[in-house]
Amino acid sequence: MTDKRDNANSGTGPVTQADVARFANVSTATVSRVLNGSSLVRPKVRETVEQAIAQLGYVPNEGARALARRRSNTLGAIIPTLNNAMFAAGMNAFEEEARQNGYGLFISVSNYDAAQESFLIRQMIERGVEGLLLVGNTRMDEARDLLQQSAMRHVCAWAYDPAAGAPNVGFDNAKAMYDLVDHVVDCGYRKIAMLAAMQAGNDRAQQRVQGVRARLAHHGLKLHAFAETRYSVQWAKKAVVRILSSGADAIICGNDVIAYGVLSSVKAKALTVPRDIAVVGFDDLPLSADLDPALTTVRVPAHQMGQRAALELLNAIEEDRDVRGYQLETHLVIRDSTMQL
Amino acid sequence: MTDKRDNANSGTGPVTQADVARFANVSTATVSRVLNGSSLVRPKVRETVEQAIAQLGYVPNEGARALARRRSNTLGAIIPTLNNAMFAAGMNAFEEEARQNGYGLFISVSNYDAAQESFLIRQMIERGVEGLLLVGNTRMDEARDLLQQSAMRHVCAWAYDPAAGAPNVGFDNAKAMYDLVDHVVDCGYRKIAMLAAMQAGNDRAQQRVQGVRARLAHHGLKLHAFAETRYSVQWAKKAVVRILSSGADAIICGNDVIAYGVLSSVKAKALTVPRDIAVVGFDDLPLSADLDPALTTVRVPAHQMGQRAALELLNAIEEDRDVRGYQLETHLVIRDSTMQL
DNA sequence: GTGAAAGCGCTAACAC
DNA sequence: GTGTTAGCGCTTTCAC
Repeated sequence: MTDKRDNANSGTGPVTQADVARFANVSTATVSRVLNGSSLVRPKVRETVEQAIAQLGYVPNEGARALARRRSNTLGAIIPTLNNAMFAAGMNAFEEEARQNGYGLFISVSNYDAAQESFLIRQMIERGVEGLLLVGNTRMDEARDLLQQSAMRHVCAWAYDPAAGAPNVGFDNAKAMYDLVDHVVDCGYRKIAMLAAMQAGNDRAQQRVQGVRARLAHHGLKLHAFAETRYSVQWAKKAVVRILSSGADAIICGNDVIAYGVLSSVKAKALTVPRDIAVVGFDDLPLSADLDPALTTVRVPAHQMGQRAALELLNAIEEDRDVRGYQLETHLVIRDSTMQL
Repeated sequence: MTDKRDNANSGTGPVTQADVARFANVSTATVSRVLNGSSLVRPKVRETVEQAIAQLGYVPNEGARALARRRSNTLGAIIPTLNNAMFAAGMNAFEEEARQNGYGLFISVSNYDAAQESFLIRQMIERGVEGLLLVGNTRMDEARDLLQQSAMRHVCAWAYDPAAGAPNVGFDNAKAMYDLVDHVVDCGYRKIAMLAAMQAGNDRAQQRVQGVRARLAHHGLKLHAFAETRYSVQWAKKAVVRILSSGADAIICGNDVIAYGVLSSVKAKALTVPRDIAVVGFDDLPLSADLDPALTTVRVPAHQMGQRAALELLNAIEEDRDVRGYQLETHLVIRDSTMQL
C-alpha cells in the first residue's frame, strides 16, 4: 500500500470528490462521470482521474450519492427474529441476491411484536430503502398506512394468500398442511393431535392450525387434542405432555423444532415412533433428516423464498411498477416418523 | 388515519421539511429543532410544527440528515453466513443492542471469502457506517488498509487474541479447547481424534485445532486421527468414517453440527456413546442438550458476544475513542456423550 | 427563540 | 467531452 493522506485535502475529514477533482485538475462532474462509468469521458482523462482516486485513497460517499440521485440502492428487511433457521436462511439468500444486483441490506428484527414492526417500518422509510421485505400478512393498520402513504414497495414473505391484498412471496401455509394431514390419515392414524406454534399475531402459525383443522374435517375427523408452545425444544417437551396423556396416535407439530421436543418426550415415555405414535414437523430443517427416527415433514423453500423476494422487489424497482407476488410450492417429505399402519 | 396529500406540497415526491415549514409558517431551522428535540423552541411553536408534521404525514429523510450531521447512526456487520445458528444468534443480539441505542444495521454475508469481505468492507465505508463488526482475525491486507485509512471503528468478533492487533470481542478458541481436552483425557480416553471444520481462511477453526493439538501435547498425547469437513451433518457423517476405522475412542468435533453427524455415524456402526467412544462438540446449540446422548460441548456466548460487540462499538463512537476489546468466557458443558471410564 | 444562509458530498441539466 | 450551476433534504452557525 502507498501512504495515504498525500498532498491535497490538507484539512481534516475524508477525501471527497472535490479533492480528487482538484488533484486531477478536472471538474467534480468529470470525477462523477468516471465513477459512474459514463462513456463520455476521454480515456486519457479517465485515467488521470482514476490515478488521482487511487493516489488519494478516495472512497465515494454513497449517502451523498443517494441524496442527489434520490435512490439509495438499499433494500430493507424486518423479520421476527434471526433465531430461527428458516428466517436466517431466507435472509441469507435475500442479502446475496440483493448484493448481486448492487443493493445493500438494512435489517431489523421485530421480536414478533406488531407495534415494533410498525416502528421499524417507519425507520426503514426514513432510511430511504427502495424495497422492503416483511414477514406474514398480519400487521397494524398504522403499518399499512405508512407503507401506503410512502408508496413503499414491499413483499410479505412466508405466506401466500391471494386475498391478502399485499404482494406475497411464499407458500400457502394452510394448503401445505393438507398434504401432511392426508398422509397421516392415509397411514391409518386417527387420533390426530396438534402441537402448534404460538398463534397470537402470527398468521403463519394460524394458517397451519387452520389448515390442519380444515383438512381433518374433510376426512370427517377432528383434532384429538391441541396445544400451543413457544419455539424451543424445551418448551415443546413440556407442552406435549398433555397431548400425550390424551392418547393421541399422531402429533402434527407447527414446525420441526417443536417436533424435536415431541420426539424427545415421546421416547421418554417409552412409546415408539412411528409404531405407537406418529410425529410430523414443518420446515424440514437440515437436521430433520438425521434424526432417529428421521422426521416426516414439509420442506419449506427458505432459500428460494429469500431470493425470490429480493428478485420481485428488484424487478419492480427496476421497471418502476408495483411488486408482484410469487407463489412457492412446499413439498411433503415422508421419512420414518410416520408409517403405513 | 387522516387523509394524506393535503394542501401544500402540491408537487410530486415525498413531503419535505420545507413543506412542513411552509405549512406551519416557520423556518426549516425551527422544524429541524423540534425534530431534534431542541429546548429552544417555544411550546406553542413546537405544537404548531408537530401538528403540521402530523397533518402532512411528514417522514424525515435520514439520509439527508446523515449527510448534514456527518453521522449515519448506522452500524455495519459482515459475517461469513447467516446459515449458522451461532452467527445468526449473534447478529440478532447485535441488531437489538444497536437499535436500542438508536442505530440501524447494515448487514452483508461474505461466504467465508476474504476477497469478498474486503469488497464488502469498502461498501460499508462508502455507506458511511460508524462502526463495523467483522468475524475473526484473518483477512486480506487490503481489508486492513481500508479499515485503517478510513479510520473505521471495528470489532473482530468470535475470537480473542491479544496479539491480533485488532479489537476482539470474543473468546479464545484455542483455550476453550483446553478444557474440553482436559475433560476427555481425565475421563480416561486416550485415542483421541478430531474432526475439524474447514480451516482455510478460518482462524476460529484453526485455533480450535491448534488448541486441541497443544493441549494433547501437554498431556503427552497426540491426535490419533484427524480430518476436516464442511459445516453440515451430512458431510460430517461421511468425513468421520475414516476416523472411525482408525479405532479412535474419542472424537473432538470442530462444532456441534459436526458432532451431530459424528453421533449419527457412530450409532450406525453399532458403537455406543460414550462407552465405546466419546464425542464432544463446540458451540452448545439449543438442540445439543436434547440429543440422545446429550452432547458434551463448549458453550459459546453468541448472544452476549453480539451484544457486547455492539456495546463496544457504540461506546467508542459515543466517547470518540478507539474501540476496546472484550474477552468473553466459554464454559464446558459436560453431558452424556462422555463418561468416566 | 427564530430565521437566513451556507454548506454536507454528490449528481444532473445545461452551456460551451 | 467538460465545466458550471443548481440543487437533493437536512443541520448549523450566526445574526437579530
